Amino acid sequence: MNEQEGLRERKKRRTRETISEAAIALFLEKGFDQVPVAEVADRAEVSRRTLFTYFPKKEDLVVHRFADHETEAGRVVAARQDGVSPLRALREHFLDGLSRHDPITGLNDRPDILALYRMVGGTPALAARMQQYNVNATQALADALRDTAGSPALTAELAAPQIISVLWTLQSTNAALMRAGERADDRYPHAVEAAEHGFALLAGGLSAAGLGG
Amino acid sequence: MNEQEGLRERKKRRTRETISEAAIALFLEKGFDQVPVAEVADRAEVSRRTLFTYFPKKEDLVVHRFADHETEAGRVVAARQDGVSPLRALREHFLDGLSRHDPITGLNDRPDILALYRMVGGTPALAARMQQYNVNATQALADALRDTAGSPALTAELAAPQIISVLWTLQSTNAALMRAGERADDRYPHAVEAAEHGFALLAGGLSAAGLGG
DNA sequence: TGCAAAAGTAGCCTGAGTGCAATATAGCTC
DNA sequence: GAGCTATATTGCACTCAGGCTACTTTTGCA
Repeated sequence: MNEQEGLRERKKRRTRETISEAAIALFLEKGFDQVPVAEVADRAEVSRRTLFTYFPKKEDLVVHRFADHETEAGRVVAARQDGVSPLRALREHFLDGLSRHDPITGLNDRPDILALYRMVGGTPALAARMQQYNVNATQALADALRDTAGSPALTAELAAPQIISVLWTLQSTNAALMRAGERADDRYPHAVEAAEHGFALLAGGLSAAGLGG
Repeated sequence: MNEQEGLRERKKRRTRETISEAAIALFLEKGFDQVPVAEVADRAEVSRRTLFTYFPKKEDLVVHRFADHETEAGRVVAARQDGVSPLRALREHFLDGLSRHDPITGLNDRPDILALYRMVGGTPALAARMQQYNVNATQALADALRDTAGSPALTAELAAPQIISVLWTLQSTNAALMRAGERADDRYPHAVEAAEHGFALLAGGLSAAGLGG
């Protein structure tokens, strides 16, 4: 075996990339539902059968691009500095993402990113598939809260979905506004405000917002 | 038109019922993925095409049974007594459901309900489809919070997913334990404890649980 | 009884996804 | 460097979900 990665691995990675790029390009051009996987396979110069070994479902051709971010919240919590609370770490991470207009925050109006937002938001099958992303993100965060923040299991299981659902709401709201034609720079201050509000609700509870007791 | 509901309406409802019952029976018997819709249509004595006019997706044959509950949280908030906070209304409603072993709480071990839990939990397509349920439930609750509880729009949009995600966690945790063979009566006290904990986190915030600041 | 609208049917078609059996290639061994 | 093995890739045939269109039946109303 080579030092790091054999030819086999490299080739697989490259094939995967090729298929993915062909898919995204075609989907953006004609729309997800208008492009059969056979056409993607043709463009990528692989067989239909091979395409399915890399991406078991058609939706995966798109959503695998978000796969890296599935465990992001969990990693942020696990990697936080000593003395920094999970919520603070997540809040700072998200605000930092906003300031960088990181596409994952939904606050990005670059044409290619915008087109991706539109495609995902406008295709029920893709939007539905993105929900699965949340399930995995929740699991990863719950693990991190339990293992590295010392939360009791029950607390971790209950807190994680709350946090992920707020993050999701923030990012999907931002993305919806971008899709509607807002400029990221114009929206930035409101997005920050929304994020602060969301984290304040998480930290301080809904009673303080007049909803509970 | 008749006083309430014409023959046409009644017949449609009955047809819908017949199809649904045939579907559930067959799915429980052989498994969701092992039964083609054509077989369901045969059993229900309708054409395949008619089946699809009632249930546009195969998954709908199962999950439509939960459709009534999609807006339940929203309705509970909208219909609460004067002076009762949204969270209190939801908490009492859920605890009441637990005490009645309402299937929607996940705390029910009747064989037929259990089989349904197992089928949904064990079939990826159905589990994924149930996530959509959460999206709709969140929307309904956000509307209720905004319109009947006077929450600012942003607060409602952020609070609703938090609440729904906790309810979902509670119910799916209960259902998972039932699937694993626990008895509903034995689990009841723990389920109540988990629910109280979940609502306490919602009301008091995650800071109080040592996660934030 | 007759008619318009709605419900159901029949059959055809596209496309996702699977199973299998055959072929090709990377990387190891002697 | 020839051969072996495990893994990648392929082609083909098949099942099934779901949609389209044109045709028939039934209902509600006149």
